Order: sequence, then C-alpha cells, then structure tokens
Amino acid sequence: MSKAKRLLDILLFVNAKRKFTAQELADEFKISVRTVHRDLLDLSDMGLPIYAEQGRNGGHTVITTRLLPPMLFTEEEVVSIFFAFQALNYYRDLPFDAEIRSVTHKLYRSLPKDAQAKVDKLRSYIAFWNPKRTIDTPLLKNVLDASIEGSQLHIQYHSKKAITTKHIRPIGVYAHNGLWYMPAYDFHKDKVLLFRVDRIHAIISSIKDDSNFTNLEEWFDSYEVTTPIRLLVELSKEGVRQCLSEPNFQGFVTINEHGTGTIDAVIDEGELHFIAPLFYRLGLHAKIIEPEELIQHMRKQAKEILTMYQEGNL
Amino acid sequence: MSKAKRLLDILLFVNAKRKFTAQELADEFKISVRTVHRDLLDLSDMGLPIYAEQGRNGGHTVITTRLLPPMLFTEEEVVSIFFAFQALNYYRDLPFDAEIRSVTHKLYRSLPKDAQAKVDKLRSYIAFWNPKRTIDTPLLKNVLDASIEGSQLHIQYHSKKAITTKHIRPIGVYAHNGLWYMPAYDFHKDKVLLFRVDRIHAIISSIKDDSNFTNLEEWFDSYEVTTPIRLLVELSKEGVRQCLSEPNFQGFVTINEHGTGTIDAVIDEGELHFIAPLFYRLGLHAKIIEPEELIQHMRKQAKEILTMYQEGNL
DNA sequence: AGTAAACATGACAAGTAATGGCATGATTAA
DNA sequence: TTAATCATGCCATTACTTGTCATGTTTACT
Repeated sequence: MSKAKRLLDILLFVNAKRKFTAQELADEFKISVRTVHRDLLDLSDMGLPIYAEQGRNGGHTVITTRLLPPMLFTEEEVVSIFFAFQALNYYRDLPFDAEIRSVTHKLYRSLPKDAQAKVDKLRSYIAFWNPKRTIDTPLLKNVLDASIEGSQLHIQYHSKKAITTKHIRPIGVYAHNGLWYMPAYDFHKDKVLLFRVDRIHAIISSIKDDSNFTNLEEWFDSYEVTTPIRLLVELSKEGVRQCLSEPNFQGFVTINEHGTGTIDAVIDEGELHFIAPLFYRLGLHAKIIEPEELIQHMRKQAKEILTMYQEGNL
Repeated sequence: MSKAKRLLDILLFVNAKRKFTAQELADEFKISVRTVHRDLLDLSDMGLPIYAEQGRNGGHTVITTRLLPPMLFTEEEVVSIFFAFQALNYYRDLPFDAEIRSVTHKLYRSLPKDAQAKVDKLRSYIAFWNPKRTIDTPLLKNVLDASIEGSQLHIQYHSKKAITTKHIRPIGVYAHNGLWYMPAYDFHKDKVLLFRVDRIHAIISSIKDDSNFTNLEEWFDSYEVTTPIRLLVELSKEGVRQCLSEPNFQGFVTINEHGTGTIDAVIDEGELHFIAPLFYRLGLHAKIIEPEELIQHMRKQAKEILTMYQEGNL
C-alpha cells in the first residue's frame, strides 16, 4: 500500500476513533511505531488538528469533528453548491451558519480566478426572493435539535394574548415566507399545533423522549381534511389566469372553451379564512357558488369595509 | 517535490490545459517522458478521466470539465451542504440540477453510516416550504445564461392577452413564491419590465451584446419609488400583530402605549394594488387614512363583492 | 511508402524515500 | 519507582521512483 493511501486510511481511522495510541495504529496498519510517529507528523503538517498527551494513559487525540476523505469536484459542481447557498441567503437565522461560511470560503479559495468571477456573476444574476426578515429566531437550532432528538420541551411562548408556558414535543421546523414554523404536539391540548419559532421566548426544560413519534415529512403527508367542504367557484378568463398561478388551486381549475373556468375542490373548513383574501383580490373575476359560509364571510368583510369607509367619511 | 504533490499539480495542469503531450508535461515538471507516462497511469487509476490519441498530432486529453484540488470537509460542513440542497428541494426547475445530484451522491456515499442517518433525519425534520409548483419552466437555464452573458433576446411571451414577440435584454432571474421571474429591459417599451419565465414560450434569437448593463443586484438596489405616496393606516392591537409579520411593513409600524399602532410609510403608487389585499384581510383591524386612492379602491372592491353576493342571490 | 510525432511498455541501474530497529529522553499516572 | 506513553535521532535495509534506453504501435503528413 502506498504511503499516500495509508495516510488517508489513518486519517479516517483516527477520525473515527478520536483517541488512540501509537501502538494501536502500528498494529492496525502493520507498521512500526516509529513510522506511526512519522505519519502523524505528516498528517499534522497537512493540517489535521491533533495533539498528544504524554505519560501513562496518554495518547493522541484528534480535536475537531470528523473529517471526510478528500473529495474531487468539477467546477460546475462547486458552482452548484454556491447556487444552493445563494438560495439560503435571504434567511436571517440559519442552522449551520458557521459551516456554510467555512465551506464557502474553502470552495471559493480553491476556485481558479475565472471561476471565481463566474460565481460572483451568478450571485449578481440570480436571487431567491424570500422577504428579508428582521425578526430574530435565536432558538431555531435548539428547536431543530429537539425535533431530531425527539425531546419534550417546556417553552415560554408569546401567543396571541400573552406569554404562556407550554409543554410540547416538536415535530420539525419549516421555513415559509421567511419565517420559521414548528408544528408540535401540545400535551395540554392533546393535539398538534403550529408554533412560530421566533415567538418562542425561552426553552425552560428539555427531556429526552425515546418513544416513536411522527416526523415532519409524515406530518406533511398525513395532513388531513377533517371537515371537508366543497369549494365551487366560477372564474372569468382573467380569474383562470390568476388561479393557475395560485399553488393552492392550480390542480383544481378546469378551463372551458371560452377561456373561462371553474374551481371545484374539496378543502378543509379551517382553510376557508385563509383562501378568502384571494377571492377578494379577484373581485368580479371569481364568483363563489359554494360554500355558503365563504360567501357570508365575503359579504360580512365587504360590509365592514364599506362601513369603515363610508362616503364622505374621510 | 514529493510525488504526491507533483501528481496533484499535474492534475490541475492537465485540467486547465485539457489537451497536451507527454513531452510538454515532462518539460513543465522537469521529469522524463517515461515518468510522465507513469504519472498519468497513476492519475488514471485514481479516477481522472483521460484518454490518449495515438499517432502524430496525438496527445492526451482530459474528458471532463475541470476538476478542483481534493477538498477536506468536516462532517458538519457536509451536512450544511445537504441542508442547503434541501432548501432547493421545492423548486421544480433548477439550473445545475444535474450537478446538484452528482454532488449529493458523492457526498452521501462518503459519509459514514451514522452520518448518513443524521442527514436522513435532517431531511425529515426540516423543510423549506415554497409552494410546490407544477408549472414547467424549461427555459430557465437559457434565460439565466442570457442574463449572465448579457445577451439580447427575441422571445415569444404569453402575456395577459395573447402571445406576443418581445425584444428584451434580461437583467437576471429570481425565484419568488415558487415561480421564476425575470426583470428585463424591453427595447420596444424602453423600460424595464418583469416577466414570468414560465410564460416564455420560446427564445427566437439571441444576440451577444457587450455593452455594460445593470445586473440583478443593482436592479434590486436601485429600485426606486417613482411616484411616492404616503400610506397612513391605523391599526388595532391585532392589526399591529399581523403587520409585524408582514415583511413590507414591519419597519414602518409604530406601536403606542395601548398596543394599537399606525403604519406611516412612503410607498410607490404602483404598489397600491399589491398591498390592498392585506387590508382586506385585516378588515376592521386596519383603517386606512391615506391615500384616498386606496380607500376608493377598497370601497369599489367591497361594492363589487356585495353586488355579486346580494342577499338572496345564492 | 516512408518518416516523424505521438503513445505504450518493458528492463535495468542509480538515486531517493520510507521503514524498522534501536537508543535515548521526557512526561505522567499508578 | 515503574510502566506506559510520546518525541526524536541515527542507521542499515528495503521499497519505491526515476531516467535512460530499447522496442512496438498508431497516425498524419509528404
């Protein structure tokens, strides 16, 4: 085995083991202790952060977290990593922030000048526009860790009315529109609720809980319509056009020959208040046929608005 | 110079040069031609995709695009790359799709089993929720390239009324809410318009244009209020709460002692129709004081809604 | 057809690097 | 004090690398 290959193997071995003696390595790789010392010197020169403790029970210890074997990338592949990082650029708080920065530096330095220019250009010509938030989400990483480890948390939460204490088990976190959300099982209310991570004031305690539990993926998939309601809407041509750009509806729009169309979908009652604003915006371009609740909601809202802005009342 | 170092240097050299003869390498690195052949054999064994053409005018050629020097990552750094790719997961069409996949595979394979599990878990517990689109954006990469190269395009565009031909110079592309947008200078209208990339039917022609032009970053920065209007809104306590979560306004909300508040901002007239839906949703929680146009718009929309849903007209 | 430019491969000697063995010293815990 | 451990130097031996030379093959040019 070539020396280079052996050094790599030793690198991996010591990374996995963290602490070891020269004799162990000598046995493992069938080389002399003297050579082990030489190899460790070489690795150290190559940047492996390692230190030795003298004396009985001493040994060598790798400081950092584990390193992976060196990887070869093509230029395009590196650009794709920059591209992905660009997508994260608009989030204020991110887990792995430090790692992203270190990877960025490593990769950027290794690029030839012209490729650096290419990356710079890419950054200037493509963007992922999530509203840039000024809201801090300092507990994001903690909550994510709690989700992955499956811990129960007691948190202080700033809810609609006041700051309350909640006993929850997080399911996961997701970013939506620049904010971080956490669905979590609430032990007191005995159901899954959605929390905003930035509204968590503090984590009071964290208990490891080994029982199996749903994760975010499953929760997304299992999202069920509990009280189904039929939504039936007639659309003008322009209404069709706009609804096709609307992620909630694009699957449910049927277009007839004149270019007008209809939405016919079954949705959950709870979604009603969420979709109402869309139909407000559409105005005459969308006429709701069913459900009656939504029509009444529209009517009520319109009346409120009209009352508030009576003619002459400026 | 050690052999290992020389091999790395040769790797970089041949990647940059693509095609070369053994003699050239021998001269460059001051080694014999025989050794060059041996080194190339080694590199080939190490996976460098290289082939040789026999005969006069023959030589060695590297097949792939350029490779970069091998890089060492810590486990956490690799996880951060997966994390970034996860953020891209919800976009349907992406430039660099193939590269992202190959990087993913390379990295995943190199991870130890337990770290693979960690990545899998991460995927299950964190999500970036952009509405999952079913709209194809096949020309995305072309448009991005055109932006970076600074080309003028003639495109067929599916606009509000019909399919028209446009002569444009793209400024860049950005993703927003799962859709890809392209601001571009329209030569006919002599101003910058915003296009939806999925509505581009075809690129008819592309002309390289070396003149300097604004890029996306500058365009975002230079976004100017052309016809400023003062927006003044009174908010209830709940109105304050909701507006603080609204990226457009969170900087402009002032809260007074009772928890109620006001929005006082200067916005562009063109944004009016865009912000109206928010105030619809807020209903009585927000009362617009200025501008009059917005109030009239609200009133008009409310009247339309009421007319459409007259009592008894179900 | 002949020649020159290239790759491909083998043999061998000379040179260089890596290794193991041994010795010595330093540090630390039992 | 002793045993376990790292640290370093020296040297003979072994293993590897290199250059030179020789021989073949393929291909393009004249």
